[in-house]
Amino acid sequence: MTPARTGRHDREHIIGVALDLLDRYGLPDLTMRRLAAELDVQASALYWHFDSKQDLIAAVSDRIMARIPDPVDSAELIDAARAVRDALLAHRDGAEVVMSSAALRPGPSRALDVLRQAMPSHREDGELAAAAVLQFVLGHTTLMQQRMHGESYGAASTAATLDDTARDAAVFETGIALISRGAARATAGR
Amino acid sequence: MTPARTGRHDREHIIGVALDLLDRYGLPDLTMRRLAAELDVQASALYWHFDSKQDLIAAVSDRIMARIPDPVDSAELIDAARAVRDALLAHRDGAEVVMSSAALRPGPSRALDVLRQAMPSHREDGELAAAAVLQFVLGHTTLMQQRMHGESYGAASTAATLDDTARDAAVFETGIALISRGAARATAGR
DNA sequence: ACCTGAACACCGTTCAAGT
DNA sequence: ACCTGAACACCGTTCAAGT
Repeated sequence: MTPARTGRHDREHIIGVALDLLDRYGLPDLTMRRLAAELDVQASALYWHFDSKQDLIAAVSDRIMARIPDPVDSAELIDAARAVRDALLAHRDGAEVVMSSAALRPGPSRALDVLRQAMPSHREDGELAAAAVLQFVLGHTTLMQQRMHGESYGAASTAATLDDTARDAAVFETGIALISRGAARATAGR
Repeated sequence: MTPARTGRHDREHIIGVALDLLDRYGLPDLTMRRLAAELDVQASALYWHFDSKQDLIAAVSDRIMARIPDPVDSAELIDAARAVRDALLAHRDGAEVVMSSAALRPGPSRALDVLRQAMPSHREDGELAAAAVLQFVLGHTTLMQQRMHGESYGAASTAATLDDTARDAAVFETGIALISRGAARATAGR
């Protein structure tokens, strides 16, 4: 709103424009040169704000994850898992962005926090189980979004696309249901 | 062994060299130009054998998955999951290769077959559960290999690396254990 | 059938220099 | 403090032409 007095762009603004470009053109077309052009700036200018493209993508990843809503107290594991998935689905190629910078991050801690809080009452391996759920959600969503991207120039019919979407949802529910049952059983004892 | 009489290279041979390059330099450095140089050929020559780089990577992906051993009859779900993971870990960036071409494949059917066979006696949603397990394994392994790659130029100590490896194994076991328990419970009836 | 050579339209990144 | 301009060392892909 209030234009910055010093310089034309700051990190936060650039991240927002990058996210917009991501949604419009996808990760393969989110290049430093295109982003610079969108900002009416030379590509080299971006390197004053970010160390590298990896650094920029990691910042975009953090922004995507930051949007995960705080869980309500009574939240089940499946609610938390859906919240993470929805944050990834909110942006084109969101899962791939998060995955590609997960190496630099100590683990996308926002997502892990939310999942941990939803684990059945403090089972001792909640940390490990939360990481496993996150890995499932990331794998699931990456595959989904990869297919969405591929469909653009495929021969897939609209009917097939609808089937795929329904199947994706079923696979997600099945996966989380299995994990939840396993977790409940382990907690209930025996 | 017997050198081909016609032409210098065929698809199968090129895929092998690509896999070798993958192991030595990683996916980001597996370029058409480097692969061509390794084959003592111009980059454009590769386009007689493959439609595109995507096509080549998909073929490499198939080769990686083909190495999953046939499951023994008494195989548990965790055995099948380990077999898939090990096939991915057998090559640098293996999981990312498989993920990136999963959109073009009808689903990496070799991995799905093996997982399906290991599902508890024909539960009706075995198909969905197998897909869920595959997505977990892919997410897990991609994250692992991403971190391995990042460590090359990180400040991570060897001790930290050992800890990470142990933690990765624990997360994998926890994830599969949860899913197995959930599947067993659902099958046993309640 | 299989490959070369040259070109096209791009990349990420660095760095001196400007304001 | 923030950005330009030019350069470096690359990419994937196409296509006429060679053998």
